[in-house]
Amino acid sequence: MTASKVPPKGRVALRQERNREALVQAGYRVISEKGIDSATMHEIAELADVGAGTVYSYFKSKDDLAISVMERVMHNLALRIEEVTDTFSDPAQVYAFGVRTVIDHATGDMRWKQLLNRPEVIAGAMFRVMGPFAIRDLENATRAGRFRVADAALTWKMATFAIVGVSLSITRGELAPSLIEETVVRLLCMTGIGEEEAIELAARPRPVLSPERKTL
Amino acid sequence: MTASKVPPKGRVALRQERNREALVQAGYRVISEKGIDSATMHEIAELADVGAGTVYSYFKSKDDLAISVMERVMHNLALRIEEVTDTFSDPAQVYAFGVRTVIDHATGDMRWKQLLNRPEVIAGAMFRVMGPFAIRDLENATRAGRFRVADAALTWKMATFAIVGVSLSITRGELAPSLIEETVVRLLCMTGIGEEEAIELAARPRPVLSPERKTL
DNA sequence: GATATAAATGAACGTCATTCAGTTTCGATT
DNA sequence: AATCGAAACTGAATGACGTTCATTTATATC
Repeated sequence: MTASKVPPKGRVALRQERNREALVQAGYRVISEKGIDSATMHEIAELADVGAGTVYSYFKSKDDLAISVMERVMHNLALRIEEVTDTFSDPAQVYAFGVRTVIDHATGDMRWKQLLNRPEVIAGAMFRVMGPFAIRDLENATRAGRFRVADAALTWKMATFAIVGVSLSITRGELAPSLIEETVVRLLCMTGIGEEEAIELAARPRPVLSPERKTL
Repeated sequence: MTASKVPPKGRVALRQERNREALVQAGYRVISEKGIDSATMHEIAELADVGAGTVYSYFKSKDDLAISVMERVMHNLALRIEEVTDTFSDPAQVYAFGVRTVIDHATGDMRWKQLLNRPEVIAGAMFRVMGPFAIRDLENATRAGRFRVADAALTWKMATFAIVGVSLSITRGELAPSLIEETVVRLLCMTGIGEEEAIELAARPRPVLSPERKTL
């Protein structure tokens, strides 16, 4: 009886899912605590409870693991943003809110501080994972006559690096956190919306995000 | 007669100048050829003709040396740009020309390709070394009513990372080199100048730079 | 159960960045 | 000139890590 002893997937597939997931989680914990350079593959493997060599059957290299970690972080934040913005009517506001929220997280959450130390990795993850949303918003807002963006992918590429650069400077204390507002204004100016409208758009009240999921 | 046999500086000081200079030159040659990660301190020391340990009496670490190398690259390019732009009458055009020239070099000179792999290092060097010029231009153009920049340092910080990000993507083949023009337009939009004027400004004919100095 | 295949293991390897004990060079002083 | 203390230089040694690979273990199949 209770004829549910047959796993739908074999044990191997299940364990591989668990292992990969455990490695991403462990990678996130260790990297966000000590930074990529100080994080060792041995510590990550141990926290994930796998052998040191096993990591390399899931990820080509340390950097490859770091990329997966950062993509996960971006994915979760993108989902939380999407959840709130799909009630917005102005597509320009969707973009503005997304950009603002990412900077707020990057500068406000201590765990991001270490991730920012590899700008091209985190900017790359941001470009790839949030790109589909951001580029869609840029194009929607352009069609609606709000923005004037000739190449949405290029604009988003520039935005990701600018966001990471400013966030890095703020977490290092080189720029005042109060400049976040002006940063958003400049990113909006980049879309060709004009300065006045950019200022108004950046100053609009923002809804709060749903709480963070516990499991990254 | 010819009473100039007394060295104004002692031998030690002279040798130190030579050593530091030789190390920066060697660092540039090795790093731009193989990239920071593949460049070894031993190879750089050997090319500079000093012992491996000597490097550390001039630079705190490998990264510290790389920073000096990149600052030198930026300094030389800044001088060549300054040479040409101080005849411009429109301060907005000075900024536009500078930005355009940096991107052209970053994407056109194979030696930059390896330097771009450390975005925060090269963006940092660009910010510090070219900042005095760029920020001056942004403020001049704002005073002249051409730009509308609230915080020139912030705008330049965003620009440096965006420039590095786009250049990196172009050298990696992820973006078409033909997008350089549009990149300049977006950077100009960021200054609040408005899209039409940005397009006009980016399209103006540009003078040629003086030839590169041989010694970096 | 027996067997073949795939995955996991962790000790060992090789590659550097960095250090430091010993050596050389310099220049102030006699 | 000769001497001597200090400062700079040297390069072999060190230690830390990412990555590899010969073995061991687990799983699926017959």
